[in-house]
Amino acid sequence: MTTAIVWFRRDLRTADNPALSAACAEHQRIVPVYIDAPDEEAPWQPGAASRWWLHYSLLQLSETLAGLGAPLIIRQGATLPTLRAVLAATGARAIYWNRLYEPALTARDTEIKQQLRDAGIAAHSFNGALLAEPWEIATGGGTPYRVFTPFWRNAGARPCRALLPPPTQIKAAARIPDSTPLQALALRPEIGWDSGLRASWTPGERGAWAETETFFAGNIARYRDARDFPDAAATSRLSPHLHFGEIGPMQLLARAQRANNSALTPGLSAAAEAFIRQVGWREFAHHLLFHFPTTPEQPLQPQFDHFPWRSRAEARTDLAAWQRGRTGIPIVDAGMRELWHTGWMHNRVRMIAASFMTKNLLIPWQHGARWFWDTLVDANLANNTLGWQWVAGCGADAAPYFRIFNPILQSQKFDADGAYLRRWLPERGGRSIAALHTPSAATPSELQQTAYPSPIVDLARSRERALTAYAQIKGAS
DNA sequence: TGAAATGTTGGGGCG
DNA sequence: ACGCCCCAACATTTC
Repeated sequence: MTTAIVWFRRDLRTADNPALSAACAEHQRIVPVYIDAPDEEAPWQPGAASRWWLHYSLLQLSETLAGLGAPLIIRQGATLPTLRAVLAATGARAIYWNRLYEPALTARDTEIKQQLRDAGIAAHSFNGALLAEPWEIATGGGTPYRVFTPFWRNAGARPCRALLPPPTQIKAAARIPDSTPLQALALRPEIGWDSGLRASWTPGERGAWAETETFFAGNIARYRDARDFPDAAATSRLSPHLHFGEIGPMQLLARAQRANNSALTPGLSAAAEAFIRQVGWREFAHHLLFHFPTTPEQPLQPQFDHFPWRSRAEARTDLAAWQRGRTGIPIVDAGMRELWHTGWMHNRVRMIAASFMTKNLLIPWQHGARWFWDTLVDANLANNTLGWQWVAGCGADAAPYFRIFNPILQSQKFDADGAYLRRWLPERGGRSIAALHTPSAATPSELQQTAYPSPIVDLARSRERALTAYAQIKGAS
């Protein structure tokens, strides 16, 4: 009887989990392990919202695995010695995991695999997170794609592999090693700011499928037309589930193809394609992060190294106002409050808020990326990096530098009836629709700390300032 | 997955 | 009838 470790990381599911399936196929006894080692992810340790999600996702995974027969072993501390200790305690000689693609983690995992193999341990890694491995997709010239459309023509056309069913039972190790209580990881906040998160989300594999089926039963039909409207609730809400691997892109692709074949849902084909195309952007983001590992900190386009951002000291109070949803620009503040309250922001509003921060406030995009990293339940290094570099205009396939959103026009266009603004800025609820969209000077009675602020920047003049700044680096390299 | 400035067109009022 | 002006409405250009 042989025993193997399955090292869970961000593949917190039992269905279509290649590492788990392979380990179960090749060994009789399984030791599922999760190791909390946030320092090894530096400088991108999971943020507060992300750790909140992780707590509940691990809770459910451990319940599921216990039900199948093998309890999840939770440990804290440096990964390699911890794995060695679990190997020694269980007599396991093999370990299985699904790959991660962040620079710090690929480096760590490569080192761990080498060390374990040198010690005679069979270490196997799998693709559980992407439709295609980043090194499998290249242009005709052999270089990584930098533009989405040709990338997706290539990566999106690959055949779908068969899904792997979840194990029906798992035999635990003869000697079950010690496990740290989940509470000891202190993933949840000490003070109870997480009520909004709890009201908004159900982490875990079951929650992921509930959200998926809700989406495919309803919103996907109007996804293409309605997903841009923040009050329409027409998005899939799957991003955090995807980040933690509670569901994988291959499963979503298969689910979309099944929906396509259903005669009960006319017109779904184009809708399903629009949705899977967004999964494609997630693929593209991971592809770019793998091939350009400095991009979480550095702009992909080198001329942006010399971009005249405002200094930290100059921007300090503006950054704080942006973070707290007190810029005086209604749609921006609504979005930032949605983020703070629910750990999530509608994608259209992410673009508006990010454009405002980088272009109207002229604050380096890295500060926005860091704030999103700490507050989003779907914080994902690849997606976050792509999104911020796209908005700032310094990334791959980025918005051109001169594309500066007018947050008032965006608000009028995408929240015409003001429902999203009313929901997140209740103190402005009494105004007419026109007044709702438009920033205004605070009235004398509004000058208290709690009232809605006057705009912290003039939109027209800051737009000109941004164009001047971008002109400085135009053509430079 | 923009916005603003500038250019063009065509209908209608009017002398 | 005709030219002229005004100005939406739309199209193109520029950032």
